[in-house]
Amino acid sequence: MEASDIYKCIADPQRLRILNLLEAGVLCVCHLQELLEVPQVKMSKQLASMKKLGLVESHREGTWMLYAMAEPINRLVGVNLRYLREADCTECNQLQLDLLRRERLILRIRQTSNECPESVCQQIGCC
Amino acid sequence: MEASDIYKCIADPQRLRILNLLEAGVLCVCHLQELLEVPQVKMSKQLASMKKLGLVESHREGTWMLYAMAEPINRLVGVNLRYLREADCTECNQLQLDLLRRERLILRIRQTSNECPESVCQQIGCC
DNA sequence: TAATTATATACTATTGACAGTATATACAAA
DNA sequence: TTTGTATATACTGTCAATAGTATATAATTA
Repeated sequence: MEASDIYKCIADPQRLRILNLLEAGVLCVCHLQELLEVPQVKMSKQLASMKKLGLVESHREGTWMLYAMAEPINRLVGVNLRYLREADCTECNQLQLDLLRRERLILRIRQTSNECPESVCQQIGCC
Repeated sequence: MEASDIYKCIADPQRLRILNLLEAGVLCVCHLQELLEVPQVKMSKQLASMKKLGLVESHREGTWMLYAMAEPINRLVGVNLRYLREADCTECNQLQLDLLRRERLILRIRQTSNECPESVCQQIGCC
């Protein structure tokens, strides 16, 4: 996996946001959709491309697909996420905002029964 | 200038190599061409695109165009160059190699009279 | 078994980046 | 003023990435 492949990947703001969110913890496709407000098909394709690159992993829980950062996390991705989270630009602020929205989402899931199966909840950390 | 513009730029290995070289010091177009072994038109277009982005600057010395990193150097570019120069991948090794080739080029210019005008030499650091 | 939910894939059209060729410009030297 | 050198731009064709629509698959529930 070359550096240029990584850069092509994170050159798409939406893919960068996905990596930023997954670095904070596991999420299922539908919650990623909700957080980023993108159509299902687009999210699915972007996740597939990053899985192909080896940046993320997925596993099924019932009808749900949980996505997580592939371990060990790609160092170049890590370096850039760390930098961008601290930096000040439109995209950088969005990354910080996304992490806050993720917190709120998890709180909501915790309060809403049957929003996701229990095994999923454990991994997401909502229960 | 958004992060995604920077990533799109450095997602091209050749543009990354150019930035890597310019970060080490001023170079003229023809020497960049020689170091990277690319046709003139390609080099010229890539430099133009990076100038448009605000990453590099140029000024004319006679028939020569000297390119340099725009000051202050873009921080995201800096972070990535610093990381890649230390890392171990095909592209990273190339960056290190390029810097060595640059040293040798400058030595050669120093020994060859009239390879470039004196004012250029001063900036490149070859005399 | 049929219906529903969550997700993935196939297909198509469009767009943007890039390479290559040709030509233009800017300056220097004769 | 012509010639040469260094560099930039215009133009064109090609290819890869993307979005959107439709459909398929996989698991769950009724």
